[in-house]
Amino acid sequence: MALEFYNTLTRRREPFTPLQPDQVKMYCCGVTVYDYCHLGHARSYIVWDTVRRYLMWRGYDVHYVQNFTDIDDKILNRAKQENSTMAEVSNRFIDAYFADLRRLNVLDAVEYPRATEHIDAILKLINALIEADYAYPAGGDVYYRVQRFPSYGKLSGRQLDQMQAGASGRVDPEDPEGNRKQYPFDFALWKAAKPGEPSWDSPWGAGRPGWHIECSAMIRANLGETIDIHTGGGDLVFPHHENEIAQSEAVTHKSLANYWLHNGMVNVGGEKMSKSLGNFTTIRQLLDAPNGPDPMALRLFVLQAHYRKPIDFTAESIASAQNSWETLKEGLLFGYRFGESLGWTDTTDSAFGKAESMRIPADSDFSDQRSEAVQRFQEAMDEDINSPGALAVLFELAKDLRREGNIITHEGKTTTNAQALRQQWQTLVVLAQVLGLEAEPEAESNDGLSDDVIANLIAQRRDAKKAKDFATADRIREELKAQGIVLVDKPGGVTEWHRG
RNA sequence: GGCGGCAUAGCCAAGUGGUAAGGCAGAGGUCUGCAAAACCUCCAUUCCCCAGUUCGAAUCUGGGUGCCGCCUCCA
Repeated sequence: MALEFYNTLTRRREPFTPLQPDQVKMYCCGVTVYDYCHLGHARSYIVWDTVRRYLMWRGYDVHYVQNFTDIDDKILNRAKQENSTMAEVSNRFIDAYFADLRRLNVLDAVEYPRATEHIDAILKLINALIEADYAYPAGGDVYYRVQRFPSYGKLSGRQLDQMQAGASGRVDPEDPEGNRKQYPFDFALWKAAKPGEPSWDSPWGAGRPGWHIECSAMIRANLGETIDIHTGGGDLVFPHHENEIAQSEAVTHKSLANYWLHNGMVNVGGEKMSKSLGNFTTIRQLLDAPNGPDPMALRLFVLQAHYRKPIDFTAESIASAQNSWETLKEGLLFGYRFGESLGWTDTTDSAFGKAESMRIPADSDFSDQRSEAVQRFQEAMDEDINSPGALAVLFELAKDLRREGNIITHEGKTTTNAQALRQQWQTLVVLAQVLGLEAEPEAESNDGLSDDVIANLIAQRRDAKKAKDFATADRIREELKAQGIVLVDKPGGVTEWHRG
């Protein structure tokens, strides 16, 4: 079986072959840190984290790099508004980025290069572009000459003569930048500093880098001239990634990235969630709202759609994802709740339930029954990360385990083989972790009602039932339920209970 | 005007030639004082429309319709 990715560059699905057999160089375009991350960002980073995790499970050593854009007009504006500094604003939102994305179980990148820390590399690259005549200084700025780069437009599939300058409606005709450009689609590599703005010295005067150049410079510095996978939101294809290619390849004469992967947008009411439309919900707003979803439910919401398709964010879809997560979680917690009663001997080991301790290698021989699920999972993920298909496998495992757990809860035992259940549970835990879905076993809470109190209340309820005082009986059930105690009436007037 | 994408049940969503995965929601049954929980069962003759290719099409071709993204803020 071969892993395939849909490559924006070729507009085809292609088998994945890294530059070096066991290693993957992966770069993900990160955020401009002037505000909290919204659900669009969440989707993007969850998706690329999942690709990374899958590659790791497939046996690759993944060198995953993601940048922070910490120089930008928006950061400057925010700093001005708050009477603060650019560095203070960007550091604050970088901290927020980590806080939010770690909640979603997004793994930390190997490196997080920042534009402000790579000014030398940026200046060097701009110099090389000027020397090769791909760029020209103009009034303190430096612009890239797009017409000089023959394959400009190859990623986004457009041709310069067919593009409509200003079609996005965002270009300010009064902006003097337009007059300094030799051609409307030339873009800034270096911007002259306005008075009072943070700036760096350069051969063209004090200024700061343009948006696109940092990625070219930092990829080269951190990963080399050619990388395996470059990812980002679909809205970055043009101009950002197109410009990265133009900047890098003009100098290196080598392909910047072999595989370009782009994720679909998060929509609200059919429209893209974005800062400019003001229709965004931040990650923390959603998760911290009263009755907000579990972070894992948000992750599930994202992974239940294929990464390239748009997804609509609605209260209903989040609620549905939350319920789905409850189902999956019950399967994931099966071993913690029932392992002991099934006679598993290692439930108190520190490694118990940790996916690392029960690795199932990809490309197993798929001979035993457990491997059928692994195989289907891998087949789905191999096809351009078909996470919805992979989740179907997890749900089948989880629902099965949930049923077994309920049988144990209600009957006290199950007829299913304990080792078979063990394998099924392991499979679920391991595969779920490949998708970044993990459930923490609840800590034994001592602050609830004691067993004695519960037994006493159950006895009271039994007496009330005998006296046909059902109002009292139901009130006791409700009170216990409010404490997280669920009562199960058995034939013969026996009442059992369990937490949760 | 250009480039690209999408359209599958009440909702979400897989499925690129062989007879519709999965999730959410829902229905019936068993059980029950009623309920809850649990367990069992059911839930698209059909994939936006029309025409064509084929033994066979949700999947391929042509033509429509609708929606979305990008065309120098953007994940």
